[in-house]
Amino acid sequence: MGQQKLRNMEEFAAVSGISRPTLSKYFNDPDSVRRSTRQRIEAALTKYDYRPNVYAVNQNRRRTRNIGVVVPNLADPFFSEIGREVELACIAAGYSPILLSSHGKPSQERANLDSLRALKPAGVLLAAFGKASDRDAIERFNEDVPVVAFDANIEGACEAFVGTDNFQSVDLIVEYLCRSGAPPCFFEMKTPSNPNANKRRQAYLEAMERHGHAPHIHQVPGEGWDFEEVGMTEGGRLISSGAFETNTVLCSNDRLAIGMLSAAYGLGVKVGHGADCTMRIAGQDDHPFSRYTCPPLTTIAQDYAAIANQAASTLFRILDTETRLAEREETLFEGKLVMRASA
Amino acid sequence: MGQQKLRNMEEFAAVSGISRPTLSKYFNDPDSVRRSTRQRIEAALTKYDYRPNVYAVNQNRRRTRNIGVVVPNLADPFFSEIGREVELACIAAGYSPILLSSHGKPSQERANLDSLRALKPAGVLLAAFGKASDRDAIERFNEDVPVVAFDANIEGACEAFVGTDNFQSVDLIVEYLCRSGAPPCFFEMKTPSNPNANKRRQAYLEAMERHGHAPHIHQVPGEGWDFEEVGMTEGGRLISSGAFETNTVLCSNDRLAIGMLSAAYGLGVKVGHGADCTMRIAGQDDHPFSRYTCPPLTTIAQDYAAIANQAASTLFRILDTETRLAEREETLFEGKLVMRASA
DNA sequence: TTAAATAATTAACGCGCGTAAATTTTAAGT
DNA sequence: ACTTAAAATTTACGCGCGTTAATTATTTAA
Repeated sequence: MGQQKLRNMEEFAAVSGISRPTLSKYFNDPDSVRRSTRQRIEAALTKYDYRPNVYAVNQNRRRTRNIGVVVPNLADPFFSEIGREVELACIAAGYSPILLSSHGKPSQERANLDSLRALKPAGVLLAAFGKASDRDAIERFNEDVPVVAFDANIEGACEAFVGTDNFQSVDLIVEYLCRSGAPPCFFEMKTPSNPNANKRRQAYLEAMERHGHAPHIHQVPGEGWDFEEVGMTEGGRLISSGAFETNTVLCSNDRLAIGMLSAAYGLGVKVGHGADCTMRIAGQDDHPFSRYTCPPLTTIAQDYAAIANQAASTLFRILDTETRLAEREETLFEGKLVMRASA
Repeated sequence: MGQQKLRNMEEFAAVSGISRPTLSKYFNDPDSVRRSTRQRIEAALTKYDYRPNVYAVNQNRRRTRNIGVVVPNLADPFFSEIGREVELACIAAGYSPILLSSHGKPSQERANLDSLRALKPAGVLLAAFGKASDRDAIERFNEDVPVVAFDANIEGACEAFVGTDNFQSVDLIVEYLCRSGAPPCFFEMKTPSNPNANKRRQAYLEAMERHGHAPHIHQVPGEGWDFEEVGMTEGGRLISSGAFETNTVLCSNDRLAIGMLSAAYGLGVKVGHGADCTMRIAGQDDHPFSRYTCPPLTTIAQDYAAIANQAASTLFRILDTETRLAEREETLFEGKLVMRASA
């Protein structure tokens, strides 16, 4: 058993009988030393419990092994899940993820990039706000530290983007809704900052045209991040005023749908595809709570894990080669239809 | 405008005309230098945009100004909200919070404390698992770094605990339920790792006795963190089998209640206090999603902000005085009844 | 104005580790 | 056994900043 705490690598070198430069090599990359030495070091490690000083290490390395992960709002389970997936991918690759939430405020997104700059991360995985983001700040940041965007595309900015194919997934659910009942109206917030929202509206228009139906888009006021609240109040208003042209509503995202379902319930409107139901509501994202709504929400599932892993591995590729991508890459994953009771 | 990037404090000293030790003092505590020098420094700062190297700073300081914040699961909006409050309190006090989630796994809690050790934080704010936590590890950690527990009490461990008064809040909702209808049955998981769950059960028993009713506790199997799932499957089973002795159920927490509400809906059981309702369901915590359930969930709200601020300020007090508390402190905040439609 | 108190400067060391160059040891191949 | 390539060791410097002691400058009080 190792006793007194070892204060530095020097002392660990003394007790382990291995020179400090060799130890330094080992901690930077265990495979860079001969197997026999590696074993001796690891044996000593179990015996003496020494760990290099993080701050001293990072001061001297040209690049740290930190990776910044920035998401718009950790209070949204969608982002906490995808953030988690990204974290896991970083850890698996031997990096230390630093997860930062922008708490729904674009100004915080800038602040987060600023904080990250001080931490000299090797790279950054960024789920940005979109229009509300400070595009210049992101581009400037990307000049110093490679940034891979995920979930929200910042056209042209960042080294790469990984997200969901909104056109494919909207088409998928529109087709399902048309086939199984009335063609859907589209429900969204008037000024969506998220770029996916705009893609989805566009995709809805195209899909409806393709299927030969007239599109009906309902945009409601509402700022900020309280989607459920907007879905409930504004969605409820639309329902009770009979504003929807058909009995089917496709919401721009699940959180709006969750609020709208709550409103429908309060209004005594039965939602679902059963004979006794008067309207259908569908969402997009497969939010973690969507399976527990009343009724459970039919939606399009994004492939969280695939997006997270692809974004991470793209960044690792940049870091490993130490060269920026020859050209910007975009990877889109397909959404999957999740049929539940609401539509 | 300052041009070429300043590489270190030396260079900033040169261009700003202020000696490096004075700059060092300033960055450690702006108030430690004369007002006139402070103004000169700040003028130079706006001009030259220099920031001390985080790693070099932290290597040399005996204590960093980092504060570790550990919560059991960021995917749970309850913890992401209270974690956010704690973060804000740290920032306001000039510390840098480092938020870590244990992702529902007690082993990760240990791992998080381990990671934190490497970051040499000034203090730690810990929302632990409870029984599943590694009590020894926490106590050992607390020897090196002051830890203040919040949300979940680890009896005797840590410098202080800040949480909700479960006895007061359970009594409050039990009284409300009894007064407004049938006395409640109690619904929980069989092996709750969270210490609040045990307190709540105990509080339920006492409250029922105080109000002269026979208690009915229903414990269901289920592991892990998927409370909604357990609430839905097991809660649904109990409802459909008519296992509840009264028409009113008090759930150990909101997430169980959310699942149970979903199950009730699926079973066609109308929940609420209306004339056409057959059962009432209540929860505890005022989960962010509870206002959007069908029907909206009657529950007990914890005072997130008060708990977070009290926990943080207790820690700051320890850090400022550089002395551990003479004796362990416990602060409990009262819960508030949130009456919605479900009970 | 002067003495005393306060603040800033200069000079220098140390923190723990990365890293490079020169040297010695070890392992592999003949 | 001997040659060679590979790996480890020794020695030494530098990173950017905290910090201290001795000195000088500035402010405040008298």
